[in-house]
Amino acid sequence: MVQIAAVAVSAATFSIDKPYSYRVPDSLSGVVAPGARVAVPFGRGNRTSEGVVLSVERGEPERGLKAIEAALDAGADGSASPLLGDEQLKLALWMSGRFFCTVFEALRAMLPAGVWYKDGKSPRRDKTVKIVSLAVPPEEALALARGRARAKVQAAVLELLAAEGEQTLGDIMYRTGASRGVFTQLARLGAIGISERELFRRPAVNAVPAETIELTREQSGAYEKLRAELLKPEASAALLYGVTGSGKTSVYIKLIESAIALGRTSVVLVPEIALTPQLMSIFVSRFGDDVAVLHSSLGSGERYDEWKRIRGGAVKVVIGTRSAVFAPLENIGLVIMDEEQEHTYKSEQSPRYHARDVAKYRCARNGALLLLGSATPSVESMSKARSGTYALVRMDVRYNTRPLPDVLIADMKEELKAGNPGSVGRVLENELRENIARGEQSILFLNRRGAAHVVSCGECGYTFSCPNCDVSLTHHTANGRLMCHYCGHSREEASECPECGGRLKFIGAGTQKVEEELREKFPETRIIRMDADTVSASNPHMKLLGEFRARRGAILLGTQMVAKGLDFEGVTLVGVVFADLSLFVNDYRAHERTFSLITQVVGRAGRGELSGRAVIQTMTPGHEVIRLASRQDYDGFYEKEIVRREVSGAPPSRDFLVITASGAEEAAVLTGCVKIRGSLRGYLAGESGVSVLGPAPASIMRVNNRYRYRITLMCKATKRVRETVAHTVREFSKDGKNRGVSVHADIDPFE
DNA sequence: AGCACGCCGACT
DNA sequence: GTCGGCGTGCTC
Repeated sequence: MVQIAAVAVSAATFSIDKPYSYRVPDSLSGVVAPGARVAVPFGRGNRTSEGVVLSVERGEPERGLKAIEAALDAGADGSASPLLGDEQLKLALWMSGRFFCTVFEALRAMLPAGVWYKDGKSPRRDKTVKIVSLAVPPEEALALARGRARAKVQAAVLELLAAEGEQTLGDIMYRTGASRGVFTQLARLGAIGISERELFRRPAVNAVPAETIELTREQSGAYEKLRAELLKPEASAALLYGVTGSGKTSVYIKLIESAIALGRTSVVLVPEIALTPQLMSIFVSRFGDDVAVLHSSLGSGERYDEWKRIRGGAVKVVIGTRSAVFAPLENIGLVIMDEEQEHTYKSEQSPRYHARDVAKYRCARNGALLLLGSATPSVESMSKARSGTYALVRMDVRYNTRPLPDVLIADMKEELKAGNPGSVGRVLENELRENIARGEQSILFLNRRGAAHVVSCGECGYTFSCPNCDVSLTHHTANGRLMCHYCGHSREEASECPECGGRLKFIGAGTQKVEEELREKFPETRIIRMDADTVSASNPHMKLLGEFRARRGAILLGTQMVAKGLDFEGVTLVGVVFADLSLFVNDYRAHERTFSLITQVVGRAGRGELSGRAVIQTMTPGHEVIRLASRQDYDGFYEKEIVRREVSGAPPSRDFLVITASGAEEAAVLTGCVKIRGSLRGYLAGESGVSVLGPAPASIMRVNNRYRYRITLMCKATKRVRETVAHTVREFSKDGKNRGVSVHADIDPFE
């Protein structure tokens, strides 16, 4: 008799994923247990692959059974408790059936990034950054650069280093367009040195004094209803629909305290840590060491320590982003998802899970309450709340009953007619001028980054596009290069059209472009731009916000990250620069997203003593979504939108199961799609309410020289339908004729 | 996906 | 004669 372990193997792809049996060598019999990470040989070449033990049984030794090579988490004494628990193993099995992923992919999502081995090396427990510096005096470097006129990129790197001193590798690559090989070459020449520096530790969360929370009458009504749900022994779900400023956070805190009093743990999910600094401070100061924070800018060592602290049972509350839904807490009583409509809760890489679904699973197993909170709930959740599947709890009163801002809808078509092609119209300009004169602050919101969407020739219409992807290159002022946001390709800025020599012009406007326009209009005013390009580890958003807070009359211009969670007493004007940008994209959630964004931005104005104004710039001033959002009329929006969804067959009335095929040969990808469509239609023939659409090109058809097409299956995602889709994908990938075309499936993806 | 095995053409 | 091209099948 020997021990035989069933292992989920990393190297197994979706089409061949199943538990693989391995013999447990005697030397490892003490440490190989369910949940343990192991190294196993896999495939003809017996390449070492990672795996997680799912179960261990005693049995007769079969011939040809390979043996586990090593246990990966054994401590110095040779013993180790498995990294993953029983609940997590079961969850991974469930996820593989639900999200078309392998069991191993699901398990990987549950562990902090730091524990994963790369190329057999031990995990890196510290976040580091590569620093490049000159190994020779600057003059010598410059001489070397001149001497190597043919190696233009190398020369550019040397000149940059000579002029500005040491830089991070990432920054140099961004500014010069150099690739890894350039640095290897320069290091070999002895011109530069590359060292690693530890990156900034977790920025201390601002502790705010923990005040006693006095709930308003409406808040305590909501709290009592939700507490009743929490006390139920069986699992339940509730939607807390509270308008901006109604004080959902206070209700969350009271509920968590109730859960703690019951001896149970809580998880609080937020869309993005950077967007919710205030919420974070409140939780950290209130729950102290009982709270663990999981977020992406933690060094991997810190993240691992935090994770171990949770698993060790020392933590009562976990707060974090999407993956915190996997926190290894015991006895969960409450899971809160703040801003539950946010798309960041849906993973767009395998495992393609939605945190809401995982939260539901965990709540069901623990008899816990799932609380979804939002000022603009997703149509899916509101529909469940109205039908009684979720308890619906409303909070309609803005805290301190501050009035809604006056909303001005600015017609940008009129601006164009009047000969103003810019992105700041006259209405917004006048309001800004007034605010500056009064020393009051303004926030402008723009949902796009980069300097200009497209650089094109004013004479022949030529546009610069990426050679590998079907997208235009975007001009970045910061490094003076044209860049592809999909594959990272970049090229130098051109001074004239490469086709006809004509003059180039910038079309569209990102934050950088709007910033320039504002500087021209208001040269004396401090303008603070906050987007993915200006916010970095060395320049955290808190620093920019602090600067904004301190400056009278300043303008804060930013993307998504200025839209939510920031309370500024002095802000009396908010502007949405291009309200239509997210409205006319090809996604069934476009209206919902636009409504939510505008509503949030409008809710930013007039949070202090002063009353506020909001300016919404739009090409379609009559559009229903714009009108409803300007009035913050969520109920009106929901009534319209749910009908639209039903008519078009979009969720929640049906689900979209999207199968994406990609490959280097477009024709092969297309034939592949047709085959998949044929199989699905065959399997689901006779089912009512099922339609199979496509092949349709993905929104960006070619990325990194791979063509992408998709088949969309519209129907209720029942177990049978999911199994059919999984079967179809597996059969397709197994068929040798389809080599070169890879496929994956996803439910209700965000595009 | 990644790797070995096998069956064919070009070259020492 | 053999080195290496890539089509084919399998992964405990």
